[in-house]
Amino acid sequence: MVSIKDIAKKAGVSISTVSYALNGSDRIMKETRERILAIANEMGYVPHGAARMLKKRESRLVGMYLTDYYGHFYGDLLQGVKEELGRRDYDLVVCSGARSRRMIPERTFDGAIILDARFPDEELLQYADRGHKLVVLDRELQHPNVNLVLLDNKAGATLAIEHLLDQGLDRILVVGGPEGSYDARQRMRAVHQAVEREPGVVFEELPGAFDKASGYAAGERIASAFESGGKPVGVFCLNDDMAIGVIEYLEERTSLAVGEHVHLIGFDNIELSRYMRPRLATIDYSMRKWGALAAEQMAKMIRGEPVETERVYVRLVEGNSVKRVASEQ
Amino acid sequence: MVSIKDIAKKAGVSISTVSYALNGSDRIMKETRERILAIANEMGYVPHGAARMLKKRESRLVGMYLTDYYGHFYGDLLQGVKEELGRRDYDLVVCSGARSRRMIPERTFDGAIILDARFPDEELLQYADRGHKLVVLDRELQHPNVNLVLLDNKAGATLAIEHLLDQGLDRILVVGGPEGSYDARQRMRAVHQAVEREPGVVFEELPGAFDKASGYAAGERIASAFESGGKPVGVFCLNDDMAIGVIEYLEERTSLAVGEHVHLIGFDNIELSRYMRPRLATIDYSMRKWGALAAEQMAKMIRGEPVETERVYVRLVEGNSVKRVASEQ
DNA sequence: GCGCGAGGTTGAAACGTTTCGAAGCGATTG
DNA sequence: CAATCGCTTCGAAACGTTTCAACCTCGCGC
Repeated sequence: MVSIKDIAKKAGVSISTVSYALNGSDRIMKETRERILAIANEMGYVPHGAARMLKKRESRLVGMYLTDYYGHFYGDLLQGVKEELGRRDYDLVVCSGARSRRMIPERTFDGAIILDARFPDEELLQYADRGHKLVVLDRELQHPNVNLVLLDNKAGATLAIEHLLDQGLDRILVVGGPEGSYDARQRMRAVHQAVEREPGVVFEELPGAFDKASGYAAGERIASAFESGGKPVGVFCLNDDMAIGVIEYLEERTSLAVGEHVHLIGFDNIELSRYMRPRLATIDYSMRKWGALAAEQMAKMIRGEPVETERVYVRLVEGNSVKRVASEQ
Repeated sequence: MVSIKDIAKKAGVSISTVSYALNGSDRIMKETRERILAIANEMGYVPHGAARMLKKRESRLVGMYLTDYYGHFYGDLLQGVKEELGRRDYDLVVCSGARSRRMIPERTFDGAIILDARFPDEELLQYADRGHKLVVLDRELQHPNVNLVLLDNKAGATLAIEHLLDQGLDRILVVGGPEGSYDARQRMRAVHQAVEREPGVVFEELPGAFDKASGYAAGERIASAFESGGKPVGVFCLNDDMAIGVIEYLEERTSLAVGEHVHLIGFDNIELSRYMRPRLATIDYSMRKWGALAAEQMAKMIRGEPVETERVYVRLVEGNSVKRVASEQ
């Protein structure tokens, strides 16, 4: 591999001259610089990332930590992060899983963005304590080296429940999220608040884990809730994946119709929701914006500028999985 | 940031002793080693990735280059790569876009896996020439530093066409892929071969770009093909995304029924296909396996072992977007 | 003719590791 | 008792950059 030293030798100048030339310093005479650049080019020189990193103490890389590579929404999110970082001459590197967390303390990145409930708080705080810059998307953490971009879960969950209530439903089942999830906790809390405001409503909470399987599993209880009451029930799944699981259960195992016997709304507006028949009602927000905000925060933190927690707003998407319930009289 | 030097000072030993101790060398007396380890731990020492990389000339990182972060199938693919790499103590880093390609010549990775038709051949060959290890998933490239894991596109496309012919269809439209795509080229070639074996079949090729929009656009021509012939037509979309676009067009803009007037088959078996109504017929293969094979090859290349091109096999998934056509007599 | 400043170039240290060769030292051997 | 050995430790070089401080060589003004 050709190094700066080889170029220096070939050009008959010192190593430092080459370095200055390559970095476009104006200390170097124009002709010399151009001669060096030409030689470097001809020899196919590329600076050694690690060496530069070691000396400059920056990598111009930002790591993004996800729970897995499956999420239906990572596409837009990552695109948002990438574009915004690119604008500032940073590159995005996507990681997943506990093993690759080592890259944070090893200073592979100038900062990391976290969207992974499995990443323990204490570990994050430890990194922050050691001076690593973090932007966190899935929890609230107070630390000078941590900044937050959070979803407006409360508004979303409230919208969802109120949408069901508005249709005249008075029996509501909510399928929850996995243990450690901040978003699930927030949404569930808002659900409770919304429901408690309506005294006549019968409310029930079902366990869930943000995946299709747990929606499918909840389907049974939902079906029996309809059977026992004999009138339409409203179901809010804390994310779309579970709502799709519910639909699958009802289609495969019962003769209940979504949008008639069971009124169903999800959260996230993943691509699949648009293709469900009936189209799934859900809570939408801009993944791209979420990502872009995170990237912007990261860039600011690295530059040492002050940053404030940002919020991503949500809106209701109607779908015919939820319809007006005929009045009983 | 605490370095090996700080530990040495605190432990009252030399830098090299600390290094040996940390790396578990048996040159160091057990007690000393444990004392040093304890101190390192207490001080929260983590080796500096770049420094180690500079000296050891390896990063234990493998980069994976994708066209974008959207692909519906990256999930399983990346999971496959990650697991297989993890087993060998490598970490996966996912990149996308031209900017981040710089990391290859900068030696950020011990090797890179490519699935991005936008990555030019010449650039890949240049890197290979400079000694970088590459595993390529989306083209055939001959170079000692490049190895291949390829999809059996030919078998897949042949299966798809024959499935349509088997149903008694004699008018076939094929929606193609984007310009530079190796997979699209291969599939289309196999289509031609399969169709030419059947003299009575009317065949037509439509432009496509592997996205929903181009499927939607092809819908118009497909509808008019049915209108003009008055009998069922078979359509093979070179990937599922486009097939879904076709379904959308037919549903929104015509009264033609998929599986009746238009018989439709895709390629890739993405998750969405399973949820389409009617269920989309398609060509399936194991993404996870594809990824795992790529990772395995990469590991072998890095170890300097000989590697051979691998193939990923495919199978037909029936769906009711394709049905038997009633005989005319 | 001397000092001075500017412009261009260089040497050397530093970043944080790894690792080779050697040194110190007590025990063993001939 | 000297040579040798094995075990543990150490010093120093090396990896490829960046960058500070110093240096040289002009031409200029006095």
